[in-house]
Amino acid sequence: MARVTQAQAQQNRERVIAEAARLFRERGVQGVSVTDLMAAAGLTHGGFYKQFTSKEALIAEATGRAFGELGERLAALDEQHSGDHPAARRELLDYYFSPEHRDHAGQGCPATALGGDMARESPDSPAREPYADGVRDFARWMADGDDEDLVAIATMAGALMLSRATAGTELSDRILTAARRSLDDRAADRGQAPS
Amino acid sequence: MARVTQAQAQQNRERVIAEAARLFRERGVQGVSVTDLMAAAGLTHGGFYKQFTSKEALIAEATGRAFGELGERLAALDEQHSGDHPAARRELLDYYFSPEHRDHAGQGCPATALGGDMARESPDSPAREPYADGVRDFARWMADGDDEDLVAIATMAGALMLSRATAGTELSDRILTAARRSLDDRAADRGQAPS
DNA sequence: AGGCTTAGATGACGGACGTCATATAAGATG
DNA sequence: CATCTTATATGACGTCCGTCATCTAAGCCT
Repeated sequence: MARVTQAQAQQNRERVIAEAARLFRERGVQGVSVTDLMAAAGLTHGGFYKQFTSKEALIAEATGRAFGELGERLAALDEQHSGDHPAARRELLDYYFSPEHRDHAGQGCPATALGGDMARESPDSPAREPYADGVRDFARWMADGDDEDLVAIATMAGALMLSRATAGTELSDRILTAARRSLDDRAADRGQAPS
Repeated sequence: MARVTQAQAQQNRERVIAEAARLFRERGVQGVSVTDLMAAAGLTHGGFYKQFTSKEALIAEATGRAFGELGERLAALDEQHSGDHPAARRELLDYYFSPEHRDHAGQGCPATALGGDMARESPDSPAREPYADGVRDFARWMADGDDEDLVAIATMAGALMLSRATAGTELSDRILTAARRSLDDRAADRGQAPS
């Protein structure tokens, strides 16, 4: 009920951040209370402010964590395809526009799942920096030749958001397949007819 | 402090819906309380449930209202350009990717501003239907020849969301201009080289 | 071993939440 | 002008919110 090893405490802290990274994406920043977070980590709400200065500070850490997970996944894809980046990119798109991804926001793309919340954070919220950094890194990975493929990310995030918002209708699936085809076409255009 | 003309009451109801359509887009569904809504319409919170069965029901009405406003604006654009739809479309894009639109979500595109919230609404929330209908109508308007231009809407919504989430950084502006150029190019391709 | 430190638990705060029962007073009807 | 009706106001309910002061017990250090 009280003190715990430093290692254990550090581990608890990590678990809170990991749960936050998942739950914020799933239910939204406003849809998760400090009590929820601590309970998800097996603790009570009171200890929260021993580990974090505020909920806002945790949002920033959880955002960084979520984008960190994404970065690891992207690196793993590159490794899997041993340097064939276009192939890795295609596999990412397979996942990105899948019903699985649509239906499990908690494990999915943070740019999309946290975008709406981030847009409403105060202009100087500490969460905005890790978010923007994460988007930049993601855009850099998506680029096959450009510096950053911001439009690809926009199409991906928009299609995923709309698909989630219309889940349960035939529209939801059509959005995913239409976006997937469009990104394939654009990549092919660039590959076959580079200007 | 009490009774009011039927006309006046109807007007009050309209004002609540209009304020909801604005505030939900601006602060998010969870960021606006019933008390906020009624206060914005110059009333106190108690009368709310004489007009609406629940907050969820108001979300549905406000979503329909927001998309209705969008529809009127699109029709006005067509009229302004007297049937030259591609020109009307270009003018919409001018607005859509403008910093003004990014910085005033309350008056802006409901597909983007409400998308994140809608994705988290319960699967049978009454708000999902007007949202999906609104997206469908919007996609139909955007199409220059296809049945529906779902990919254009996805790129627009995604770019606007990311631009808002990264507002204050140079990235935010670059997302808007990159998306704008991409949509212009795609429209030009379709116009010059129809397959 | 004993004192210092601190992770976490407890419980409280002021306020806001969605909802509703009740009261009030003004429009509608006669 | 009296009565019926009803739109809005008042005020309360139980719950949850983010935050924090306080307590406690166990890890850490000498």
